[in-house]
Amino acid sequence: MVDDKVGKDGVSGMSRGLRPNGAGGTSDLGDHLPRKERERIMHRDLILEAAQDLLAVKAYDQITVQEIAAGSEFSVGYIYKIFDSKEDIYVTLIRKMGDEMIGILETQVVGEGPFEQRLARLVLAIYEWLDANPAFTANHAYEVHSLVRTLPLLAAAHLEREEIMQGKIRPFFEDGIRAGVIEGDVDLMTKTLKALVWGFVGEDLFHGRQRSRWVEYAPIVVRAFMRTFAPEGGTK
Amino acid sequence: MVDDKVGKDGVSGMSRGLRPNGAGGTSDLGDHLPRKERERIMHRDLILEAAQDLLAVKAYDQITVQEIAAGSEFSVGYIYKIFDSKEDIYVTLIRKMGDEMIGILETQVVGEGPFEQRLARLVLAIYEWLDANPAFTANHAYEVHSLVRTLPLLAAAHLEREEIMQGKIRPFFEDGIRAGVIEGDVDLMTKTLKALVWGFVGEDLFHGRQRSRWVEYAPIVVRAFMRTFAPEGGTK
Amino acid sequence: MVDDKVGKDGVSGMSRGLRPNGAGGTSDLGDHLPRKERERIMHRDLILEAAQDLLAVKAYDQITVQEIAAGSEFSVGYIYKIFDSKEDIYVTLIRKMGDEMIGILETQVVGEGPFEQRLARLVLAIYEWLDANPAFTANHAYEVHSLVRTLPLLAAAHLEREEIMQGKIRPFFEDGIRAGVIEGDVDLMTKTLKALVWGFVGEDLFHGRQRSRWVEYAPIVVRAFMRTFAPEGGTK
Amino acid sequence: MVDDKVGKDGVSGMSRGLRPNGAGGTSDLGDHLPRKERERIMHRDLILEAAQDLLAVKAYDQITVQEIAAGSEFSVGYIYKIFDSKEDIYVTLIRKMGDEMIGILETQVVGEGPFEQRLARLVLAIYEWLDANPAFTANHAYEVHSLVRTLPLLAAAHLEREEIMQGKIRPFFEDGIRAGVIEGDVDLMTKTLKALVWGFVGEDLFHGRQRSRWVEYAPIVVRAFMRTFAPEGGTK
DNA sequence: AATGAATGAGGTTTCATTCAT
DNA sequence: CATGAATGAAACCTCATTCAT
Repeated sequence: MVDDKVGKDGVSGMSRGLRPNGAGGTSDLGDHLPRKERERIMHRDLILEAAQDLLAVKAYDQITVQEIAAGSEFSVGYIYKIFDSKEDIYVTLIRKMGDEMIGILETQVVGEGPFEQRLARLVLAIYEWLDANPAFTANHAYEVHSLVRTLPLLAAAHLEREEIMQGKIRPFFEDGIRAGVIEGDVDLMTKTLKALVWGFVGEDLFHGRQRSRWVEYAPIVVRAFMRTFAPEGGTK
Repeated sequence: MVDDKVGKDGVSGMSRGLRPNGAGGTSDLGDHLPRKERERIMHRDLILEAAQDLLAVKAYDQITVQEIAAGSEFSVGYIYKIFDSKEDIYVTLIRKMGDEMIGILETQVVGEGPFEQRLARLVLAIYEWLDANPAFTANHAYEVHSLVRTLPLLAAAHLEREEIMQGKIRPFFEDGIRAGVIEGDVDLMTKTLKALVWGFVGEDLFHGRQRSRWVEYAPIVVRAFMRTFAPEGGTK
Repeated sequence: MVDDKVGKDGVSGMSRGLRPNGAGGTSDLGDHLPRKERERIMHRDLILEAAQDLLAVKAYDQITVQEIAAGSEFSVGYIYKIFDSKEDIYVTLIRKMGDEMIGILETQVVGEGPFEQRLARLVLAIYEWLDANPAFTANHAYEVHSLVRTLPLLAAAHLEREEIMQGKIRPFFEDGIRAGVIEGDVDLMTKTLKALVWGFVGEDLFHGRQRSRWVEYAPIVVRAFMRTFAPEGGTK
Repeated sequence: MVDDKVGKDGVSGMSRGLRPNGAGGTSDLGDHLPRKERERIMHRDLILEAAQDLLAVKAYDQITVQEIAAGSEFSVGYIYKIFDSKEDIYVTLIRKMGDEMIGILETQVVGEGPFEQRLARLVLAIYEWLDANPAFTANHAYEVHSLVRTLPLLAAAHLEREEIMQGKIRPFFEDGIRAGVIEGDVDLMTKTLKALVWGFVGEDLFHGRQRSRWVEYAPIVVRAFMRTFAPEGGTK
């Protein structure tokens, strides 16, 4: 039904790639930088990775910069050479992950085929990426929204990405409406989709069972969405 | 359509009442305690309230006991006479709010009438209560789940209440299945309902616009739920 | 050899009596006080007793007034009605015990018989009293001297009693010199006797074996003292 | 009479040397450590020294880490980088001083010559060392034994050293017995010697007169000891 | 470039003391 | 007379950040 290959290789791969060689993320657009610069970016990514691994386990405020230093095998001083502050590390991480997610939207939303199929592809791609980045997902599902209230830089970065994503998804829903397979307010659709996608993530995280892959929720999300916004006297 | 009175008076009122006179919460069962005891409970509630107001604005780790003291107009020392630790304050708060929410479930779920109507009543009651307790809602929507990983007492208290709630809602869904208006896995239904209810809360919190009341999302949640689990060859 | 009865009943009994009825100590000279006054003294002694029991187990600074209150079954407030401060409790205790010890000296030192016999009686009486008051002994052996440096009231009270004791024992040693059974500097004799008596107490306290009664060290102390100060060409 | 040089240069010098250049203590075995490491040890010793100076003046519980920081001219945070806790500072100090004292025993006890001469040398060396470390002596004479009851790490460290010292001194006394110049129970001898040595220290500390050097008590201690344990029908 | 020693403000918690009842 | 709720200064300890090497 859905072209898995595209989702996996085209998108999730970016993050999986992050671990071994740090080539992933937003940083690898325009590759031919001076070696020094490339190394710096590699180091930055290793630090982000260490931070992310810690965020999978404890809250932002409970993580110390010394722990991030230990995890990344760099010194505290070097971390402060690359990042302005602890908040900056976190913001950079959120920004990076947000960009990856935007990448997914861009790739999936422009696809061909009937609306429901495209939606299914999109949801699947998102869940695959979330599954591939459990550390980030675990934290993001909850804590970003809490921290946003006191970390202004984080708030700005997060809001910016949220708006980009809404901008991408809006025309997609309008396609669906034009095709007559869904109807209703586009804003509400966005909210509903987000609520569904993250709602399932949260649930499973909390109960911490030997994590069933979130991908399994993809069909139910698609179904719930399609039915909720199905036209009243639906042709279906 | 929905019986507002029941929701408001029977349940939500408890918390709203807390603010002015401290008579609310789980503590007002059995009123004729010695005066000292009653005062202590009043003070406890005032402290909890101060904590809650702060949680509406910042994360748990960014709140200091000094601030709670200032907010409640008690001294730091007195707070430690009443609570064992900062964590204890938070746990008590979560426990108290959890109990209120369980109260809503108990009241709403046993009602009369067709399943969809009862569901509508339940969702409405929940949103009304959340609307009445924005400070708690703002925090709970996100941070509890994050903190649960490092505060063991919180984890225990939260899990306990989650399980009670699931125990209450399960027979309710089974009623709906028996009546033939929904079909599917009961666990999945629980997850889906939670995802929807909290999903909308989170969204609006984050964008912090002059808060549209969450109650407005009640119909869309009910609709999404009913359609998602509508029987395949539904009579509807 | 030594008249045990005198030592026990005449002196140690004061402290042992303290426990059940609080009639002991320095306070019972002049008995026919108004009832209120007598009660107050009884209460004071109960508080001192609680303090002493705690001092047997932890250092002065590690004991809280609330613990003393709990131990004596009075309220914190009442303790502050009777004593000016935590230091005052301690000072009063030291004063009381010091007075009891002075009482022993007074009683023993004036006795009849050859010098060595009187010394033996004295040492035995002291050890019996220490044995009867292990809580005080345990603490006094070490901590008083440490606290004296920062608690000026304590320093004054302690020094005062030390001087009284030296005043009592001096003529006793002079008797011995006059009788020709010891020779040397009286000050040095005082120091040596004190060093011996308390030295053994300290040792056994620290090693905390199922406390052999200190009384057992009496003969060795007497022997050490007599031999140390025996006249060079001794007739003995 | 007694070989001062050995005592002074071989042992006491270590501590006296500590003050000016930090080269003293247990730390200077094996000098060619990396510079960072050497600095750390120097700093550690400076902190210990500051702690010791404070202990000469007030009780352990009345000393704050801030004061130690001020005294050593390091920050509080740095102190906690080097020591685990306030207790750890104290324990390290006791351990260090205990090791120095053991060093004295080792050096003195193995000497040549008749028993009484060796004893005199030992006592003199100890008093010289105590005289050279008045801050430590002032505290150790009393407070260690009190704190041992509530600081478990201290108790362990102290007991360990006490046992080592007993192990060293025992064969020394056995030598004396074999030579026929003393007789009696070796345990009692150990206790008596300790009581005498520390008894004089305590006395003088308390009265705080313009400190007569403790060394002056060495002859009287030796004399008291020898006479106390002299064989009954002594050849002497 | 990279380190990690060093800082000190600030957090949680304790406890001697007061005072209204 | 007696209580114990209430206070707040101060203790121990942590950690984001800096800077000399």
